[in-house]
Amino acid sequence: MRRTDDTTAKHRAILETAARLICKQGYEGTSIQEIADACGLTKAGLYHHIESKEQLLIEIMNYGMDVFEERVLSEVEHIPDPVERLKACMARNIKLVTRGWSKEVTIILHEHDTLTGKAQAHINARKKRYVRFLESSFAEAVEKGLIRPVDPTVAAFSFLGMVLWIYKWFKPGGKRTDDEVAAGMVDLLFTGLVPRS
Amino acid sequence: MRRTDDTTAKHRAILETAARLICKQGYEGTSIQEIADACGLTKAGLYHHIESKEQLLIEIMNYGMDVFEERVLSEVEHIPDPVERLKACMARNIKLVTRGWSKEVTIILHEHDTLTGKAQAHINARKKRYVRFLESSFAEAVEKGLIRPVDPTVAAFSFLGMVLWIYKWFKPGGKRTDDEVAAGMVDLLFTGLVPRS
Amino acid sequence: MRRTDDTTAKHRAILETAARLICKQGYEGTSIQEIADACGLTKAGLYHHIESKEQLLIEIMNYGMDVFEERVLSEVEHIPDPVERLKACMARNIKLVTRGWSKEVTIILHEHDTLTGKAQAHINARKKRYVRFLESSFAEAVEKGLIRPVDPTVAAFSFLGMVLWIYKWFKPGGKRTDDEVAAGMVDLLFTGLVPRS
Amino acid sequence: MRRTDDTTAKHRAILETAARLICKQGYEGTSIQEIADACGLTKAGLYHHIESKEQLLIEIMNYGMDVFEERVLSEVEHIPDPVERLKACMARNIKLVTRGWSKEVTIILHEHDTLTGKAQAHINARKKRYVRFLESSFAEAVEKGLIRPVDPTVAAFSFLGMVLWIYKWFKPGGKRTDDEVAAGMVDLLFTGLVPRS
DNA sequence: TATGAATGAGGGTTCATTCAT
DNA sequence: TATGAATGAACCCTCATTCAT
Repeated sequence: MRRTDDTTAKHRAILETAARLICKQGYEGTSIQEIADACGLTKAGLYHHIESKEQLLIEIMNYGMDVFEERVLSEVEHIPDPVERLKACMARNIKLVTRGWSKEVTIILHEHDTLTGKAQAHINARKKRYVRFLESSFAEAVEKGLIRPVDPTVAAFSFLGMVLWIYKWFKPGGKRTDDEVAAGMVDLLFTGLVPRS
Repeated sequence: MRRTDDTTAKHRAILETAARLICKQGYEGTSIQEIADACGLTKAGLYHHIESKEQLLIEIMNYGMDVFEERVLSEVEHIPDPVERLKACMARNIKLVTRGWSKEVTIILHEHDTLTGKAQAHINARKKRYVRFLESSFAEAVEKGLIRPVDPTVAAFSFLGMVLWIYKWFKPGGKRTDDEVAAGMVDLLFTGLVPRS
Repeated sequence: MRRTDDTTAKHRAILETAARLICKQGYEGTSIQEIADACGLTKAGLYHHIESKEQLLIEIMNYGMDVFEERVLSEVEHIPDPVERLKACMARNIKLVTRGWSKEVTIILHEHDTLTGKAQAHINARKKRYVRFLESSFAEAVEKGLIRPVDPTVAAFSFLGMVLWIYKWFKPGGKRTDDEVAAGMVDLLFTGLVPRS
Repeated sequence: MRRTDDTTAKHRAILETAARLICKQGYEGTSIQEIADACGLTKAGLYHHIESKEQLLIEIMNYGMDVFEERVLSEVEHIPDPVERLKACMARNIKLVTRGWSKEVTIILHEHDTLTGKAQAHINARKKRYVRFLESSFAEAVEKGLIRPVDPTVAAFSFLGMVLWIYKWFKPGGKRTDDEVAAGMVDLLFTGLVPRS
């Protein structure tokens, strides 16, 4: 399992193939055999690339968090205005979910309790960072008087619920584009928060 | 498996025990052995009361929908003012999630794709009824000029995401009571919807 | 399990119901549950009438032998002419098989090796009596010069094979009546045996 | 489960081991555990070589039909004289049964109703080919005036009953050789069929 | 007689994993 | 790297049987 450029490419291909299956069928509902088949390998062959099924899930989740942080968090966390920061964050996060860029993100959400011990703690810490970011952005917006005084925690989890639930109902190519959904949700949550004149 | 009053009691006890385990570990992650143990039965003894593992899940989900419809839907659907109706619905639904009254409701959400075929179609139809109820209530509120014009579908799924996501983060006995969460979310979503003077 | 007239009637009804199922599905392929259902009893209720599944099979087989001996053997064994005796025996035996009078006879043939130990020995002894009867009848016919000299054992088993195999292919109500089959087989076997003038 | 020369050898060994057990105990009476033990494998190891217990039976039966067609049918079907053809066929078929060359053939007979659906239909079609072959040979012999006029169907099934029943009573190494049995049966059936001068 | 409930043993099958080649 | 073969443990489920009521 040394990582040359070449093995890395193969490794990533395996992660993505596995992610696709686990996303569709769940972790417990997806067998190593199926993953191997989908990768065009034998079971034993697959084990040259992964350490164990659990480790595979860990890597998928970490990879999902990497993608999320790269495509969402790092793009918005330096926006000075906290309200603009949160709006941009919501729009970007919604697109991450809708565009299927990252089956991995869905897995992180759905297999929330599958991992245990240190691995779970590590993923949870990364998730918690996002929650803290949202909470502190809401708090900052309240402090600066940019939005009405609301409980930042309730606001953060409302934000997350709205955004993450999308994977359960949104079908690409349907009546609404994801841009419309994003605009609609931003409007729904933030218009109400702006203090009345 | 005829149902006398007595077997119904035992049957319901099994449903609830199984629901508790499946809620914690997932359907695929919970074995019949574990369920039997938790019921104080042997595997074979458990099979005296259930038809199959899949049928057990079906019954749990239907039971969960029964509870939901009894405790939430039927209590609010006759409120004439659509905004009051939606607010009451949100508050009641949040409490259903937070009070652990119904592990079954959580299972319905989490095991969304576990069932297949007719059983899945039946549960999905019951879930869809709720979505339609929310959508038409939002639409009615828009028509009557009680809220700003918003996409009823986006509003309905935002509502659902906020409410249902709670089971992932809310811990009873924490800093916030569920009443506070309910009030906070109602404020968050609906204050913003009321048209500005 | 005392036998009053009444229990005897019920007992026989159970034997026949069980025989029908075992005949169709085999002994190992028929569960006590199925037998109980077909009898309109619960499993536990059935056990008031039978001792065990194995004992049930023993009784079925013995009952089958009783019927066979009553309807075939005892009707022909006193015919003085050995050739007439064998011909009559063949015709009667064929009708026992074709008329479905006795699923039990079929079971005796098919479940030849299912029983073990003393029970098997007992049934085998009763079967052997029939073989001996056929062998000695053939031998007697040879001795008296009524048929060509043939090996009585080969003749007896040829007789049995022809007759018993019928249950695998004969369909009542088909092109041929069982009388025609009987006449045809008697002709086939015995015409050839009569010595040439 | 690709078949190299090597896996074929192992596969065939498994077929034969399984056939031996199923022949002795019946299909339902033989467990996968027993078969695995007899093969020197664990249950899971056995499943590396077979698809399912039912598929194993199907393969055994088809293998049995292959052997039968190779050793009996294909050797005699081109004999021009229909009587010689039938006599040769009987002798060869008897030896197939007596020499234990093929437990599989016995299984085909005994487990007549075990399979269902397409698999049963396929085996039955192969069996029916043999019956048709016998019937048409008898009919041809009648037409050519080589034997007395008899019902070809009754003759064919008499032939089969005599021959196939042998597996229930013949013990190799007993008083009679299988050659003697074969000669005796051919004489029994065909001498009588030759028309009297 | 009859029953609902229960059980230990075993059914066929799949699992993630290992290892000699 | 890759594979076929193998495994122990576990899977869901059914079996014949028993027993308090």
